Amino acid sequence: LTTRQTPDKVTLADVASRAGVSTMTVSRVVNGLDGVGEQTRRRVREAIDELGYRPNIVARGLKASRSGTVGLLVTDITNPYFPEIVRGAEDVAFGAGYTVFLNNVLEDVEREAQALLALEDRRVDGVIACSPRLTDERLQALLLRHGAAVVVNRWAPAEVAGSVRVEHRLGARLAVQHLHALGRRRLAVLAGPEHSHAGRERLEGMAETAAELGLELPPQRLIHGQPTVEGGQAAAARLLEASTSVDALLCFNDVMAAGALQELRCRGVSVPDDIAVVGYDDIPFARMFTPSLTTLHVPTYELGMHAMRVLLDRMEGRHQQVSIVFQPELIVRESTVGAGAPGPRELARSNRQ
Amino acid sequence: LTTRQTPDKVTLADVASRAGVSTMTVSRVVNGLDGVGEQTRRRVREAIDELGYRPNIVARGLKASRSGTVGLLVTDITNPYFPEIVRGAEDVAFGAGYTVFLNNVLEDVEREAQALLALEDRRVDGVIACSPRLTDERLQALLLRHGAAVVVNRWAPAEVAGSVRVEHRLGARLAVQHLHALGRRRLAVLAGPEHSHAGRERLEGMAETAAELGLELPPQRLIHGQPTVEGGQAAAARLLEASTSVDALLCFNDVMAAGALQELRCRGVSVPDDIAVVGYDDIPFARMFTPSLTTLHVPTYELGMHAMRVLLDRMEGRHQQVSIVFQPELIVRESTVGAGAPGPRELARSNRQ
DNA sequence: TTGAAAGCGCTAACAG
DNA sequence: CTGTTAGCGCTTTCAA
Repeated sequence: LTTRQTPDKVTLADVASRAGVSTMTVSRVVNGLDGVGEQTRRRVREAIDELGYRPNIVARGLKASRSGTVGLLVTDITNPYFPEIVRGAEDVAFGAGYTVFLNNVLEDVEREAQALLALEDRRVDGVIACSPRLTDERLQALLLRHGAAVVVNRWAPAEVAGSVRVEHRLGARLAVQHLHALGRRRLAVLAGPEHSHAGRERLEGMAETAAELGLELPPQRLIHGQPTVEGGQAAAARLLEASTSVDALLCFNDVMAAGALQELRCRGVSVPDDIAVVGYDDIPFARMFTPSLTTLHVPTYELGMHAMRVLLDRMEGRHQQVSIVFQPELIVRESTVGAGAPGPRELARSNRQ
Repeated sequence: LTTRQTPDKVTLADVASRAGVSTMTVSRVVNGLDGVGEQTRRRVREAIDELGYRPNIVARGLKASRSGTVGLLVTDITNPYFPEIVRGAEDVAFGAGYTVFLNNVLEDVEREAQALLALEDRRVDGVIACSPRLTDERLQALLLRHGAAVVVNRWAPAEVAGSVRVEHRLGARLAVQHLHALGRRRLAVLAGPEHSHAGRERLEGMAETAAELGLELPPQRLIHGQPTVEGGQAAAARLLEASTSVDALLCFNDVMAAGALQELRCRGVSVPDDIAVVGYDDIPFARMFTPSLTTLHVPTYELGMHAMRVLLDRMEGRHQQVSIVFQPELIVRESTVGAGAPGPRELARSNRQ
């Protein structure tokens, strides 16, 4: 451990001269190709070990015009919804020998666009965009510039990108039906960012179902906010100042629901007695909230895993499997039914990973 | 939006021939260097736009032997402790024009080693390893192969890597002192992975302080487990089967504490009346638990931000600032003091982002 | 079985 | 102001 001399990287040529062969021979050994004598192969192996040679994948990629990398764009890595997607995607990528560039774009469309361009400049072999906020037009133009692309939580034409989605409209429907069955009649919604497509789908599902069941959901009880705890808290505060007669609150996601629960507690509003609260996503901590949160389970790890699989398929020109759709599942907890014994559904669920 | 013809990338040469100049001239325009006439510059600009040219950073890096990328290794991205570090690191990297390779190594030392090698093969300009589990010897050998390195939650010789840490020994001390002040005398510990250095520091701090204050902390009440909700739940179960007289439980991190809280609730043990529970990290959801969790606040965003700053410094050969140390801060919540009105500390804290 | 030459896309260092 | 040459580290192609 002497003072650090920035380790000048050993090259193929270094190994070659050390072993007294040509670079091609070393290349063949490194890549496990045959056409190299046992003698030579051994000598080269020794030289590689002695010098600590590691192939420069960047240079290799320049020649092959593929980089062995993929880009993964998420809107907010601190929202517990995303790390699971990232893990799923990364597991598959790592297993296939790819390395993942992560871009956390902070709900900012400009940064999203910049990130997509930066990834292009890095010549990633493909990109996955999770919950992108760009308009269809801009997004698709940017994705088309990439060799392969997949969008998560959004749809795109098959020529532009694969799509791995959740039927959010159904999720919203399940939530509203549940509230209706519990006798709730006066709904309010903490909606997420205006540019969220998933959010829009959910709103549509809620509105449809509310109309069918004859539930109140007037526009002034629909508040947009940032999809964070603080955003949820602020949105809940605004809502409660405007309307007093709400008996059920649908939230864009669990993180906003967390903020809402806090705000309700601060104001002495009882959940679920006064207001029932439903989240969305089923983040791992949703069942630890006070009260535990009724929500829609989304298979996030699978979302990431399949997104990466579809991407790898598309990178290799296999475009068959173009769109994967998951169904969300209603998880009933205390925030809608109170602190009775948990039902069988919740017990089953609580044993999952 | 016709059928996708994998977009053959436009090169400098393409632009050059289009504009009727040499590649050098285009290169100069692209890089904003002067020595190009206004006329020419304009023609080149037009060609660039018409062709949608974007420079190939990989090729540029091959020449310059720097890639404009850094590697970021985390043990488990689904632990809410890490996304905040990632966000801090990514913000700084993005601002400096670097792109981040994320490697999620799943608490697996072999995968950790593989990832470090894979990053080397990709010729990253530097690496940050968060809470690495490798032995000092292996870790340092691998880090030394990189041009620059930083470790988070761990120490390394200045020649090998910069270090951004938290005084975990102090955190452990604060926790034990707090429990002592509350009259707790019979401690137990849910320790994390055996290979966690942070974990070892915390254990030492607990043991020291417990001894000084005359508190019980016998070895059979120290249970190692995976640093996950499930790990915490399992470890708590094992503990409670063995010992019945515990009145305070110190957990490796908040995620394990979450599992412990669940297990205690299942068994009808009251927190904090029967057993007081303390976590570690202050993940964003710790205050949403039932009961809300007393824990040690660690400035995770800052950890990531400074880690990346130190890394960039080292990449540019500025080695001055070698070690940054943060102090954890005790956050008292219901899991140790019950559901009384929150103290001023907690109120202040609850306003932070 | 082995090697020489050429080139992936870009830029530093020189010409002109 | 603009262009030519050479080469980053590797691999494909062809020759020996």
